[in-house]
Amino acid sequence: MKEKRIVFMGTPSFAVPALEALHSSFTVLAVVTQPDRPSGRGKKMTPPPARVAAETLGIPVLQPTKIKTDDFSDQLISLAPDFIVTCAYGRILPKKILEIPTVTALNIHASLLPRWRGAAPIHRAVMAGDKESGVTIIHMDEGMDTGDMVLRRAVSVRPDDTTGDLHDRLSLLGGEMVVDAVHSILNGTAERIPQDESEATAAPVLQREEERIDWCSSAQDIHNLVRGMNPWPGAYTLLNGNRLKVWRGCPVNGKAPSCGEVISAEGEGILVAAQNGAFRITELQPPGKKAMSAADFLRGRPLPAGTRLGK
RNA sequence: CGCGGGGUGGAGCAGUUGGUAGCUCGUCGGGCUCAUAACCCGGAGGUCGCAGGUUCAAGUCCUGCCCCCGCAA
Repeated sequence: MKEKRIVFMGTPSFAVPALEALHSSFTVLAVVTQPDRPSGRGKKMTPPPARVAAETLGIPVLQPTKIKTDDFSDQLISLAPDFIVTCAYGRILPKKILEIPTVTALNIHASLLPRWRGAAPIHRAVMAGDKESGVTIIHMDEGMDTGDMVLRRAVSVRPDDTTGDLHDRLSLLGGEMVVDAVHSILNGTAERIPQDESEATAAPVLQREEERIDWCSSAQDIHNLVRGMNPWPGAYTLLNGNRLKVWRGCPVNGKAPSCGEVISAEGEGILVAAQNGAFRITELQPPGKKAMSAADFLRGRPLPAGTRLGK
């Protein structure tokens, strides 16, 4: 099996376990990843995690700016791969590239397809309060996460799981699954199940506006948003016009005077009225400061009951 | 050189127009109480990020450096 030739295409940290797993079982000819981009404070050029991992493993790296070029196709063709495996690469591959591998082109997707097709499946699952998530390995076609399914495994999402928690679990799961998927295809035991289009939902990239907490939504929805935005990009509300990130909390039953109003602010957290019940903020972060517990925050900045959050 | 906030006793914050530091919590000791995360009394604990400079005197002004963080990407 070690002689099977694979071209891996992926970009963020989510793709790294899959790359490592494939590398240990097969021959990864090259890793294709997005170009280094200016990012972070100071706009420093930063290499994507997949590139860093590839270099550590001693695998050649390709970072094409544009994928639909003869130049890039020719490079792939000359590598003569049996498989192309993508995992959060960041681009839809054209048919011309999908036809290059002698066996097939697979994609590792962090959801139970056909639910949550698209760029932000994990965020969307947590934000929607899904009780179950998972990873699906599909044969790629020209659509966005629409190909036939080879392997699909579910994991349960715990009530307090954050996007980060789920991300880490699914990332590892994807690594295990992709190796199994390749093996099953090679030995002819693989299934090939079309997706049920009627069940499909989209997981579009997050919009800035979605990060803001709407205190007039339900306490559970607020909780889902806070979990879903943790650890990135972070849900926030406003306190006297200042942005306040809300990292953690929990929904609480009870009556809601006026949504967005601070009911109480004591040691255990900041209780804020929601549409039904309330949400207790337990971990937050003022701009320019590190994340801290609600107790620490209150020690330096008392918050009188009746204060309105969100403006 | 993308914009901006900040580094003060263990934690979170204050600190006026420069004159050797204060609050809340925690901590230690004692007391009250059936009891307590409650209350009372008392104590310990700070090179005010680092290095220079101005000054009679700097946390508080100037310069350089290090570190942390928010926005934006």
